Amino acid sequence: MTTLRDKILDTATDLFQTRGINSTGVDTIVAVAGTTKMTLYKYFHTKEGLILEVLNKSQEDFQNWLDNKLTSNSKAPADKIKQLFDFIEEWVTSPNFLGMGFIKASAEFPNEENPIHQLSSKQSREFRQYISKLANEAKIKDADGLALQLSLLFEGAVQAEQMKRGSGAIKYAKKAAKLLIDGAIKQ
Amino acid sequence: MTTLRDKILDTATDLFQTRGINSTGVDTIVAVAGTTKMTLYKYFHTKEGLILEVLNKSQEDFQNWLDNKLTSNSKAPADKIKQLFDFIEEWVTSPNFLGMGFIKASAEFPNEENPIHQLSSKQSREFRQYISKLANEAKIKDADGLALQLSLLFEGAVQAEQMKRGSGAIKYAKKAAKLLIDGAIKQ
DNA sequence: ATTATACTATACCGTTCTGTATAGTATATT
DNA sequence: AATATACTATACAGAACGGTATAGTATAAT
Repeated sequence: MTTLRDKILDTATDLFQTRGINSTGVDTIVAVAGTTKMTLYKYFHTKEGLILEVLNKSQEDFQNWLDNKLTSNSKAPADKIKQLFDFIEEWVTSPNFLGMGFIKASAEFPNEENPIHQLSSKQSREFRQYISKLANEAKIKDADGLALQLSLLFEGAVQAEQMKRGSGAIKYAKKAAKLLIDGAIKQ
Repeated sequence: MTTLRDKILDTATDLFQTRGINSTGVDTIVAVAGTTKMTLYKYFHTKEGLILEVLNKSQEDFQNWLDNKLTSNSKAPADKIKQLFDFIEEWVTSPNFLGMGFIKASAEFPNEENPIHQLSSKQSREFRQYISKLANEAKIKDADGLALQLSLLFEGAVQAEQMKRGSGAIKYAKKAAKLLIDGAIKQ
């Protein structure tokens, strides 16, 4: 059973991704979610609070999905980082893919003082650290350096896919990632 | 002598980058530019028209700057593509850097039917084609493939820098680019 | 002297925005 | 029967939004 709170959260997530955050009013959110503003403001005290929760849940869902994929498919630590972009490709090419929350949010709120921008920045950093952990476990020397490069390829590919669905950019990101990973392992 | 039209264009460019496009009202633009709405609407018939002109001019300026740098510093075609990320680094780390227009615009207008999104997408494609031309002149076999990979690194690095100024991501993008270029030349 | 051009100043229109106030209903618990 | 919980319905406040209408000024060209 999904609570009304979850329904609002899911609706907002979808509308923010498809129409933009600033372009989506709370009136639209409650209309699509089939509830009223009173209920929305009971659970989320401000629109900013709702945005922050949407971002947190989206990132949590993505990270959990990816981590489950990696831990259930790979045995050796070195395999995990090699398979990383296979699952990223699966995610990006899925029909459900609507983009990466923190990438869009940081563009809509460019001021570094803004709480939404700060959360986006933090999520980007945490994802990079997650890749770094994978690289470390695979005994790669410059794990942080490789993780940064892979995250650039990742964010670039997501950006490309947000601009034009079915761009095929992820295929080339994968190739580049393989080259970078192989290069880092040999060192 | 700068006309009032240019003043409005420059002001809008700056405000869009620092505060976001949807978050910047026309009242703010004219107040900062030191003029009135009547004048703004004389030159730009709608806010959307102004946004499109801002994007076009920003991209033109960037492309011209980069092309001048490349043609005045490099003799051989193969040197051009190798120096590409040196100048991108110079651009990204400059104190004037406020981000890439089309990256932010595509995030604020995620709908692919939207004229602003379409222009952003076109500019991204044209920049990739520019890199592809450089790769072709350098006699690289899979010029399009390399260009796509380099553009992913570029957009990823710009994204990283937009999220956190002074991230240093461009240094690692440069290293990765070098590896990809060397790999593509050997083939 | 007249006319065109460029611009200012200000008030306004209709809409949409976030957020709240007020009143009422339906359901389950005690 | 009384009470708490969850929710709906609607109306509104106050500000900001994009865009326009009206009236007036300053300058230069004819």
